Amino acid sequence: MTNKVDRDKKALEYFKGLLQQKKMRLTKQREVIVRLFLEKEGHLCAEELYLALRKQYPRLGEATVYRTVKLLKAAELASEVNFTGKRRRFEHAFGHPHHDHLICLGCGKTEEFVNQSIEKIQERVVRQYGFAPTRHRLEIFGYCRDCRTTE
Amino acid sequence: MTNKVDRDKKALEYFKGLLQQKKMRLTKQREVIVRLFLEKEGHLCAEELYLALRKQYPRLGEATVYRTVKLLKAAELASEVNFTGKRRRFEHAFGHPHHDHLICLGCGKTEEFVNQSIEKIQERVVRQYGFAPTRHRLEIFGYCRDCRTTE
DNA sequence: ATTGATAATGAGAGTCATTATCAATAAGCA
DNA sequence: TGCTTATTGATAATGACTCTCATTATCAAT
Repeated sequence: MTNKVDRDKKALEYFKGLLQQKKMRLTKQREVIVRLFLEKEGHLCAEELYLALRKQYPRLGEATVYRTVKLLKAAELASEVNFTGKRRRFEHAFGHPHHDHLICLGCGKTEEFVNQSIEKIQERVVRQYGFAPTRHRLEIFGYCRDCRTTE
Repeated sequence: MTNKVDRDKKALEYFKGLLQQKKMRLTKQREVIVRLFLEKEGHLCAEELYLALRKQYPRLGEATVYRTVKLLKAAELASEVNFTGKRRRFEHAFGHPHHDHLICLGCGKTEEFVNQSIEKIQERVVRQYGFAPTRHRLEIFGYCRDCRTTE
């Protein structure tokens, strides 16, 4: 929270750098999409970004938003989460270390957590199987404190 | 392996019972779909079942297969796995206790594992958050023994 | 500033997996 | 056997992207 602004600025700079390496450009469209994505902390999908930006930038195309979130993922500024099997959602990954999720089936709210013991044990498991891991996801579905009582 | 035939038979009986409760029928189509699904042990999608059955039952409709796998999931004979974000795949769940997955990004092979410590720690985590869990999934992506060396 | 080469955009068409619709058919049972 | 209800198969429709392509924007070198 204290240095969110800084982190977001760095993230944008980093993105710009990656684009330049590939002779790609940080266009106005890309910039506003990325800025909005970084600003919001939730799990956003391309459509939400599109709808939010359309007011101020009526000529922005939806395809551009899809293209840009794909770039963000490739640049590892965003990581994809897909709890529902419907829309692809993305969360801020730059300066946000790995974490797992608790997902409430009542209200849809998600909670992040990390548990070092689980991470450690996973390393043991993959070693047993001769497996070289690149990433993992642990998602626990259920009902949060509020929803378990009221529903 | 030893009692797979028995288990599959029980699964089918169980499914039949659930259908009857809801005044639904175990039609010929449903039966052959379910039998094939139970027989195969992998992660199958509706289309694969459809294509496999089409030879012997050319009049079978694809929609019926989609409808039936949905029923299987509702009956908890099948559990959905979706590693790729593309097709929905289903695995045999009747008499198959919970497990997690190692998924090879090279060859697509999956390995199942269970680790009681991880399960235990998860219980602690959800308790901390006042969360009532219904299910979870832990998926580790990476490269299997064969693929890590050859690719 | 102008040009030329290249990258990116927006609008709309296309794709893919799945779901809905609906007339025809099949089952259960009175 | 007739009547009611469930199910089916064929096909249209949907949702969530993804591609295409003519147009526009950007950069680098005149």
